[in-house]
Amino acid sequence: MTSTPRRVTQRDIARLAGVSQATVSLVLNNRADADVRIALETRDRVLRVIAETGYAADPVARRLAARFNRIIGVFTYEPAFPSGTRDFFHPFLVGIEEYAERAGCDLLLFTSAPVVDGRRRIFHQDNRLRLADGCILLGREIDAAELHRLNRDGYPYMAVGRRDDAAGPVPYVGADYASAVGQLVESAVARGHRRLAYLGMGSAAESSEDRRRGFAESARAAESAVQLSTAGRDADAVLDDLLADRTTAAFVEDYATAVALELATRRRGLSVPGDLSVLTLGDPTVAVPTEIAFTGFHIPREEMGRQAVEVLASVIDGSSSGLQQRLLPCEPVEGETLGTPDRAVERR
Amino acid sequence: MTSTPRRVTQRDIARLAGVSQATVSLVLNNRADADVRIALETRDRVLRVIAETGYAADPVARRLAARFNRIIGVFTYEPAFPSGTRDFFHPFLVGIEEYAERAGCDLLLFTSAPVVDGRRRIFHQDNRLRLADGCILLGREIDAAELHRLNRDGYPYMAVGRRDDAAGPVPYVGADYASAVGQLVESAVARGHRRLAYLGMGSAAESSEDRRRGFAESARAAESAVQLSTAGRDADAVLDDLLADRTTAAFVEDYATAVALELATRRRGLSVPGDLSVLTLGDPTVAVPTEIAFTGFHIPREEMGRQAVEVLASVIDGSSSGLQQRLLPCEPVEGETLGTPDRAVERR
DNA sequence: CGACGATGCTAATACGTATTAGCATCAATA
DNA sequence: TATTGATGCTAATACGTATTAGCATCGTCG
Repeated sequence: MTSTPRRVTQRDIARLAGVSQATVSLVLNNRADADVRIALETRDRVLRVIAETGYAADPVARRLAARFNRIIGVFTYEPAFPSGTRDFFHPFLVGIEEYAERAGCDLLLFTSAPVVDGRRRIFHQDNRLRLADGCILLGREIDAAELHRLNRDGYPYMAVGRRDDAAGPVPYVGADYASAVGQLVESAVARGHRRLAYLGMGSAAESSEDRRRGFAESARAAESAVQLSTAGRDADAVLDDLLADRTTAAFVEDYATAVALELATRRRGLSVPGDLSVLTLGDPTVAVPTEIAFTGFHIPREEMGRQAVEVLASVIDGSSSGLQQRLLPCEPVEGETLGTPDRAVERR
Repeated sequence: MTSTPRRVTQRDIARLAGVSQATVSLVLNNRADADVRIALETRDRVLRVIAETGYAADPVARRLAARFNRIIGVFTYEPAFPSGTRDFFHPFLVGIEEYAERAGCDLLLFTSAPVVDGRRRIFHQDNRLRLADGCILLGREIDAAELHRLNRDGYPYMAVGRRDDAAGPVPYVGADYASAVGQLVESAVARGHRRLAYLGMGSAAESSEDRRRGFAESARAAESAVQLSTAGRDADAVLDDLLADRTTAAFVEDYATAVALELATRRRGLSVPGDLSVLTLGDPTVAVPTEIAFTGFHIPREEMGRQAVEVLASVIDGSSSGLQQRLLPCEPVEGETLGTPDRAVERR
């Protein structure tokens, strides 16, 4: 049995250097305030002993005394390292890790959060939130009650993705889906499209709401703007609806649905964008094999992760105050699936 | 400025319930030893107050007092979330996260470790190792000096992948490359192959050494067994060497090299396995596009991650003692690239 | 009725660091 | 010589939990 040898503490250093523990702490923290002075000779002596013993401060004790940690918690509503091909969080985590490294912070993954009703919960018996100085929240939908409690407790956190108020505003770094979708709609209208359709997944998540809103607002310029749910329906049935409605441009929330829709169109002897323009509203979250370069936009996921950590860090160290909410612009992707409606209109 | 409202402590609970802080701690820890007794009524009262206030123990203080944490550190010599397609660590991390979740542990990623000479270092000014109860080490090569220091400090850790002694044995969960390669060699010999070649990357890592050793030992039964380095050479040049040597079966350490070799063979009007059998010694670490089903073996990476956490956890809680070293078997993969040497021998 | 064991709780302390008030010393000044 | 100010350090304490020795009370038994 390896009985852990007690580690070197400031007390040990102090004894060896013939000073008090307080002095060691002061030397270590490079304190040189007006009312704290250490003779150069003493300082050197202490530093020499520290170097000899290989002393390293106990981060736990330090946290207990100083109240912060340089640890950023990361709470994901699903495993951070998924085993399948679907990897929704990955790009966010790339950005999070990158900035954490730059800021000299460690990342604490709250893998211990137990799963209740199919989802992880932040708050539970013996929750470990306080181990971190603050926390990044990742998830398509985040429980409003949990956000509420975070707010109430005054715990520093940042959501990745815009969030509705949860008994108080929620700090976040999100993507501006509404504008991105709006721009897409405008460019379709500019090309002559008048009959538009929004194909949603029927999700109540903010990210879905924002896209719908962006569509609805910008599509007022069009002659017709229907909203359909693709949940549980196959692409052929959806395509039937679109043709019946004489839709010329479809805005598709789910990337895989767009792929399926293009395929169904082609199978029917029609073409994209000849007979139907298909616009995607984000990047694929699962690996979908397709040769098609869809027109749509790119979500700055890595940047969202980076900035979430950046803002959180500044909130923690007090250098920024007040509510932090950021919406980052999405980058337009010029593909080959947005055309003019001429042929489609003609043909019908 | 949101001045963080002081969190609820055991002292607060104690005051509200009219007991001492010690009693609260005892209730929380469900202590019921012979010399510690709490009246049922008192216990209920305390628990009620705890429920009302939503108290949660400060894990930092807990760790300071009780010396452990249910936090597993994860040290990766490269980013845990890589941005490119190469994702060497991912399968390990899947297993690590899975077992950590089952064991109710959180994972601390040591992203703060600074990069020196192109690699992260565990030990540095202000290293945070002690925040975790123990640590998992991931990396193709791990600095022996750092392992040495971990051993010296008596810090509980587990390497993923077999490691040579570093001034003392190193605990690990590894894959049995030597046996896996040995079995491949034997099955090639059983099919009649007599002239074998090992194509290595020229790496000094243990994982490379083990493969080489497995090859060398089992290949003694063959007429010829050469070892070549593919580092910095193109597949055509390597193929020239193989043909010159009348090699009939090539054992290729790096998956991408195997892909390139098969392509070069085909381009030359020869075939795999008709003219040359090509065996792979592990899974691809980068996404390599190929239609070929190579014969080789699968490395149980997820299982290695899982067991590393499992063993580490048992070491930490004292339920297992002594040196822990495990080698897991690799699973043979029956592909289409191992044939008989007849045609190859004939043709030459 | 005194001794004693069982019961239920608390006081005190440890863990290792950071912070602050303040003590001792000495030189410079009045 | 007494006073003041600067200098260099330490004692004491806080942070929030876990643990342990031990105190007070009560019933039982000899």
